[in-house]
Amino acid sequence: MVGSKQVPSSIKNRALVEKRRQEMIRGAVSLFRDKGFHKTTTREIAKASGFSIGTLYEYIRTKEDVLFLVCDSIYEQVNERMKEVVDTSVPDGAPLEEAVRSYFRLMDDLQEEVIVLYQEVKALPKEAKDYILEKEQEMVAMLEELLACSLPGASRGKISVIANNVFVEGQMWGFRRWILQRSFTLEEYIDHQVSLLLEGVATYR
Amino acid sequence: MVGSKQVPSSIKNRALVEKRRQEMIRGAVSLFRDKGFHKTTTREIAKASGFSIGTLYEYIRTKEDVLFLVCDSIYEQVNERMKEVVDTSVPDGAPLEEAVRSYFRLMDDLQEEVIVLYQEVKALPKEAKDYILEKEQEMVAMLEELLACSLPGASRGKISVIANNVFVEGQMWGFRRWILQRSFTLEEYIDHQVSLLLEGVATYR
Amino acid sequence: MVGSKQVPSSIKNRALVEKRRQEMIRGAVSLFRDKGFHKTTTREIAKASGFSIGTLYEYIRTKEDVLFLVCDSIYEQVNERMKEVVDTSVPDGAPLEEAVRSYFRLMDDLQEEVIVLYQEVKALPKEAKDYILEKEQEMVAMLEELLACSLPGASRGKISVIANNVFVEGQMWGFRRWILQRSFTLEEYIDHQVSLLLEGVATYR
Amino acid sequence: MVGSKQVPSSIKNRALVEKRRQEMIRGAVSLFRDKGFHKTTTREIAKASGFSIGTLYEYIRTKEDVLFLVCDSIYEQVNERMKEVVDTSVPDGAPLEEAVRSYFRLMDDLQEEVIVLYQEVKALPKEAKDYILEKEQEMVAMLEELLACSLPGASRGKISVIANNVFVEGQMWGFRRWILQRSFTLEEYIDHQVSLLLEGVATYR
DNA sequence: GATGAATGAGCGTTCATTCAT
DNA sequence: GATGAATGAACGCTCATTCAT
Repeated sequence: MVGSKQVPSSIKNRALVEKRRQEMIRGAVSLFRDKGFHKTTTREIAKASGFSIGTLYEYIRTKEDVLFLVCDSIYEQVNERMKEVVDTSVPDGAPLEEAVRSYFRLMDDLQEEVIVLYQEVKALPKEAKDYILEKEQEMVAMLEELLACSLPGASRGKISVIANNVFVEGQMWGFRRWILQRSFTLEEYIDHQVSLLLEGVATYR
Repeated sequence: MVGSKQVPSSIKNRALVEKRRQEMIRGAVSLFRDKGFHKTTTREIAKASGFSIGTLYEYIRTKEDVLFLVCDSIYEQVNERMKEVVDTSVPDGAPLEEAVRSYFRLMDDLQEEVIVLYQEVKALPKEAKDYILEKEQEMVAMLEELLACSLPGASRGKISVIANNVFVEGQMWGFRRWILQRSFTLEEYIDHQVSLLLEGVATYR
Repeated sequence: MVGSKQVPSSIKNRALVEKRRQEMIRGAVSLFRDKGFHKTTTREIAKASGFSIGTLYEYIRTKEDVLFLVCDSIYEQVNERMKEVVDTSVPDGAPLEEAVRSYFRLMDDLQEEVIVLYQEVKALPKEAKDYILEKEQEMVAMLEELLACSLPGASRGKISVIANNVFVEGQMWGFRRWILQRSFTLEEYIDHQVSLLLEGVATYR
Repeated sequence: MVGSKQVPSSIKNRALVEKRRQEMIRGAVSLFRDKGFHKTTTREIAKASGFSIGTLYEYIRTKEDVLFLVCDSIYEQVNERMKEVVDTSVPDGAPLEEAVRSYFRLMDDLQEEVIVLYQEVKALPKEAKDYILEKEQEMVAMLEELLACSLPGASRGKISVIANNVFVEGQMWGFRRWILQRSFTLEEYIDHQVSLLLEGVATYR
């Protein structure tokens, strides 16, 4: 149930709230990606969601609530799918490499959403922002756990930097798509990143 | 002369235009970093710049012009200082490592500006955005050139990915400061990144 | 049957209409006194009345109907109780003084309602307002009748002014309570008003 | 300078602020009297004041500020003119009667304003309301002072009740005009009230 | 060249009312 | 008879921009 704790609705039927919010999120994501949060009007969100402005406000309190719902939902998706990736990797002792490849493919899949997250989280009110950043930290923590298993010799600090690098390189495929996706297919990009992660530039010196 | 081509002014005295725009940029950068472009009003920009709203509009046409001027000026600074870094590295055959370290320190130094760039470029109108992204490409190209010299064995594709990685890792120190700068000093961060760049995780497996 | 003539309901069962409207009035009076008619929403009225917004609208046509019902009911109460006062005074030839004292006590008792009346009647649509003001006139007329009996020497004009004075002084105990009720008990206030009514300031000159 | 302390304006020119606010007050008073504060829109206020909605908001912060300005200005007028009345009465030892007559005439003169005051003060936000009620108290205090001089034999309590009576009877001429002004000329009304004040109903028993 | 008062399109939000279930 | 989700007109307010002085 997306954001039900943080964003109260005046509609009583919980299932309906869930349904309408999904519609709202779907509508809002494209708008936010295309025009950004600030240039998107609430009327546009309502229209894209398939209901009237009045109805929109039965399910949220403020425009920022829509942004929160969108961000929350994206992280929920990303976290869930990352959990699958990590869970099939860690116990199997499956190699680091495969997990990282899965993560990059996931970021490709959720590209649109990740871009929104990247560009608009900062527009959230303080408290909501903290909540979302906490969720982001969970994701980085998952990567750290994965790395810690595969790289027993690495310090916590090193692990942390690597996790942040991988995290951002995954997102980079989306937010720098205008340059990266012009030059590489997804698999080429992943091959490059994995080789750099494993060996650095040592091979080319 | 900042943005003089792209942003006409109704004032004839070029030196004055330059001076006023510098004041405007200085004022706007902090505002944009703190509240974002959209939540900053033109009156606030005028006030922070030390002149009236009427005067502000003698030196720009639209609010977006201010953003453009700010972004342009930041890239100008970054490019100029990167040029120094690269120029003292490439001809000397100075090692890759030192150049990269210099770049990271530069990103630390211009943190505030880089964050603005990162968060607000997307708010620029299409044409202006393209112009700015072009300048960004110049920067990445400088990194590529540097890397190409030091890593003669690497393919153009690999070079490009590495350049983008380094470019973003430098900015990451700023835009993920709430996590990175809590855990590392700048030099620790740089040490980690340089070691990962050179050797990857090979050492820890 | 409150306002049944003026305010049609879509519900057939008259007893039920009566019951629901009583609930509605009880709920609305406090709301109107605390926040005023305009700042009270129909949803709040429905909630305070113990039924849903849909049900509320089965018993009224517009929000103003609620105000009318409230005002009508208050006058009904006031008139009824004033009738008792007057009826026990006039035939008995009971002294003016006692009747006036009873009236003041009544105004104290119905304070909350009188305040609402005082502040919100003007928000009624023209026709409803006229209807209510007519009822108010009945009350003043009762006072006039009472006064006429006790003051045979007074002209109609004088009687009318006195009636209006007494009428408003009674309400004043409620609508200027923040000053009067801080300085006087009800009985002190009544004593003062009665002595002034009977002798004016003649005694103190 | 009306309400300059309580209601900030973004316009710097103080004289202009004063001028525009006078225009605004003049426009708003009729509107408020005719339709009430809540049914008057800010656009109507702007139009009645002779400027645009944007300009209106250069001189106030919220719609309630207009109401405050209106109430404040009315009390200012009333207080000032009452001061004249009292000042020419008290030192001269001029008789109570004449002062009261002057007060009634003043209330007739400022009828429109007094009605607004009477009906809309309650819509003011708490703090502003307290401020205005304080000013009202000053007025009542003036009446008390006047009465105390003329009625040395009366207790403080009695004086206070008389002052409140006279105060409200003066306003009553306005807010019950639909009945009183149909039956009496102003001077008739005053004659009745003065005689009642001085002698009560003693004469008619 | 500088100023700041004026403008009004457009935004986020509310809430009385309706009507399908 | 009762419910509550849906509607959209209308509100208060903001702010980029203009232009007379």
